[in-house]
Amino acid sequence: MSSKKPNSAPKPAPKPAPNAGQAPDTRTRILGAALELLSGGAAGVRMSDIAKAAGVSRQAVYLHFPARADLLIAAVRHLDELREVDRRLEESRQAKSGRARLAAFIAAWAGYLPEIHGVARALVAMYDTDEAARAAWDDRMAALRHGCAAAVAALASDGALNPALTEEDATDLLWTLLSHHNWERLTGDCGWAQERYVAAMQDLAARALAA
Amino acid sequence: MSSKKPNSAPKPAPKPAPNAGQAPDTRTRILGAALELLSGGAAGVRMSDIAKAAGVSRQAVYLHFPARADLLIAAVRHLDELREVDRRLEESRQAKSGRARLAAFIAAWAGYLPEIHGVARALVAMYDTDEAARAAWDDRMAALRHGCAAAVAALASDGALNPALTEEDATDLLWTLLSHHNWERLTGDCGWAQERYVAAMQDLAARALAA
DNA sequence: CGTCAACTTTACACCGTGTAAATTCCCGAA
DNA sequence: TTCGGGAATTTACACGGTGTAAAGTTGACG
Repeated sequence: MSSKKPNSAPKPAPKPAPNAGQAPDTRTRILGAALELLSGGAAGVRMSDIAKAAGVSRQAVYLHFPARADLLIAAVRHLDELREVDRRLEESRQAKSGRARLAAFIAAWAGYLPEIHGVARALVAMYDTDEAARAAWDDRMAALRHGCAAAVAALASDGALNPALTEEDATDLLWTLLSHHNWERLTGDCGWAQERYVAAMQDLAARALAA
Repeated sequence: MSSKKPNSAPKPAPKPAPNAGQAPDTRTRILGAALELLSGGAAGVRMSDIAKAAGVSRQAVYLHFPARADLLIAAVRHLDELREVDRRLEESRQAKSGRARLAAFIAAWAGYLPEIHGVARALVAMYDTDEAARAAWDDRMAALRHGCAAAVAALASDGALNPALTEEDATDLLWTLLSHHNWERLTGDCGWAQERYVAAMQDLAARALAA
């Protein structure tokens, strides 16, 4: 489900898009405003802030999203579409060797990280108070893990996997290395440039996982 | 500083310990109750829960700690004393070679992680809403970083540091690897046993940092 | 002209934190 | 023995943010 109260009616679906092709509809403006405010990882963004930024009343926001968590989740999805995340991750699968594929996957994911950083932070902050947020985040993490597993499998089928590791262990490690937290610490707290982060992670993953 | 409002009076200090040597005083009982409730990483622990667990009224808690953040911070310090964290970390400095020292430091820190896990989570959850919590956590992280830097320096003075890394870079990496988040993901989400976590981190750090 | 949907305004309930004050209880010193 | 005074207790309330509820406004389209 989605928000707090046991919402009997499951909501009649987003919208049949009665909007021709120009000015973004209210829902989209709200999502845009939320992304705008959260970009950069600002904390303490309230529903009223988002409403104001979208040029709409606070109540109007609740007309489109039953709860804050739902808005954040929709914002993540919205951003994914805008940035064609799936396509970019998919492309990383084209690499020929297992090692190249690992590097490409890391690069693709790393490119994604700074973009969702803001919303991700907000979503994670609700992780243990909101069931919907938890589920959405877990889902996302599961997707990342899938990518990791695929990269590890490619490595293994090349015979290039560190023999001390099972595929599962290697996946766990890679999945852990690529977490938002690690990205945030290195690029944020340590002040690393994005390229340095990418290079370091590629190197680290290769050292840890490759034979 | 401590809590929310600009507390004019800076608090007259904990207490001159009028208690001889038997039943723990209320303050200690509150800290104990908080640690108990938070151990295991439970979320959503309220002041009233802690008060109840300590067998005291909610208001009594505020008699001892001006705000939730201060209670959590005191709880962390209390736990540190109980568990002799400083001593354990200090011992890891005794190792002769740089590599041994790195391994010992990782083991010592790893032993600490599961113990403060619960309070740490609660404290981190307030990180961006409470200034005192932020400062306390940053402080803690700075201490960890110091340990990392020392281990890296030991490695370097053995000439065993990966030549592709400056000491600073190596410290950043080690600091990142040893984060609570990574521990939580591996032992929690991935279900790794503590020993496996320690071994994997020692191995990973050696691969990443050693020549 | 009517009506339907989107949006606004106003108001309120709920929760958890933190403040405030009056009251009880007990212990130790004059 | 009485008189503090400290430590709790109880009760009450302010605040901020989320979410609900309902009545009123506006504009497009039949």
